[in-house]
Amino acid sequence: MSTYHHGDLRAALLRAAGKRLEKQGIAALSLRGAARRAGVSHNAPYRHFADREALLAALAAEGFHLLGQELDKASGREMGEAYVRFALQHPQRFRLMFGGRIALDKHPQLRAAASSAFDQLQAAFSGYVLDARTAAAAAWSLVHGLSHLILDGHFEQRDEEFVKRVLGAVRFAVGPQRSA
Amino acid sequence: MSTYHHGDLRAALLRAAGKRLEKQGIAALSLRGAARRAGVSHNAPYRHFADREALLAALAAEGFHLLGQELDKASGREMGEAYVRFALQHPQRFRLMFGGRIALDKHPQLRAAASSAFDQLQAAFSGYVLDARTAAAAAWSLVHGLSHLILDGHFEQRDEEFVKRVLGAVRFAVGPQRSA
DNA sequence: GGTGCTATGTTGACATAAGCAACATGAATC
DNA sequence: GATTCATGTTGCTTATGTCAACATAGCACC
Repeated sequence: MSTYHHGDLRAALLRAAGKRLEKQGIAALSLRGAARRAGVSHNAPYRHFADREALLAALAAEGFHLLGQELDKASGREMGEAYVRFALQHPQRFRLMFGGRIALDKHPQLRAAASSAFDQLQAAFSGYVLDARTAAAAAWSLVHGLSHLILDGHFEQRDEEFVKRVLGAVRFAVGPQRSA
Repeated sequence: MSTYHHGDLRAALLRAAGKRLEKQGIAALSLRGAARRAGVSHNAPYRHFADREALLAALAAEGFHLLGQELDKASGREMGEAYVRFALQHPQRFRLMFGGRIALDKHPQLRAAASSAFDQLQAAFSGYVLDARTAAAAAWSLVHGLSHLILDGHFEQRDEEFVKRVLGAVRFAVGPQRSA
């Protein structure tokens, strides 16, 4: 019986690492640990991931796809709420995706996955404001910053009502504006 | 001649680590490296920092104080621009401060330093909008998210003009609002 | 001025991890 | 059936965090 070749090691590693990520955080992720949990030798992962960062990048890519799906379900203002909700429900994954640990330039798939999320936001603004691109950038910044600051514990509140209130406190200019 | 006792090792370690942080990023920070650069043995830092995270926390605290000073110089909308400018000028420091690597709960000084920045933002809104706290949270989220997304390379542009345009695309509600 | 306390550094050790090189296995192809 | 290639394994080197035991020196106190 061939226990020598695992069969689907890459997926097994991602599964193991994903679980670990959620429970223990990014710092607890290691290639060797994932290998142990998958029941293979400490160097087997290198056949599937160039280095540790490649594993992290793959996990982040999963996250971007998941986020994209969540955004797809929502529309308009709800999209912003969905973004924050995703961050709060997957804090470690979110940190991995946006923690600056992974160089986007080295992992083009990641950049693509990430910018597709932005595209969805932008589409929501098109035809609604003149400069959809700018408005979308502002909207993304708002929900992204809110997510991060809540995760980092910089606000007392972190319930959905608070999120709605903060997001509701903002209006996006319908056209080019001069600074006040 | 006492070369045995360094004299001001803590400061020397912070200086060495700070330099390293700016040039090489957070991942390149190590207690042993800092010790080497300060010319002491690999375990000397433990007399001044409980563990690696404590060193990071001290560096982050420096960052919060620096940010506070920058915000002090600005006012109103310029405060937002100053926030983003700080992030772009000190990318690694900013990531360290807000990267989720340091548990705020374990380092109360950090939380204090961070919330003082928020207080400054909030003060800028008081008397100007009804719910200053909410408006300030939204403003902080906006500038924070924008900083992060620019740093992570999610926007094509990253010049000051872009920042002004994005920040200028947002209006803060003057009173309690219902979601549209 | 000697004695001991305490803060600060040092040496040595252990565990864990990344990553390289050399080798083993087995499945697919000819 | 022999070969080739992807996939795992073993073993090694280097770097780091962290603990424990020891060294040094400044300082207080008598």
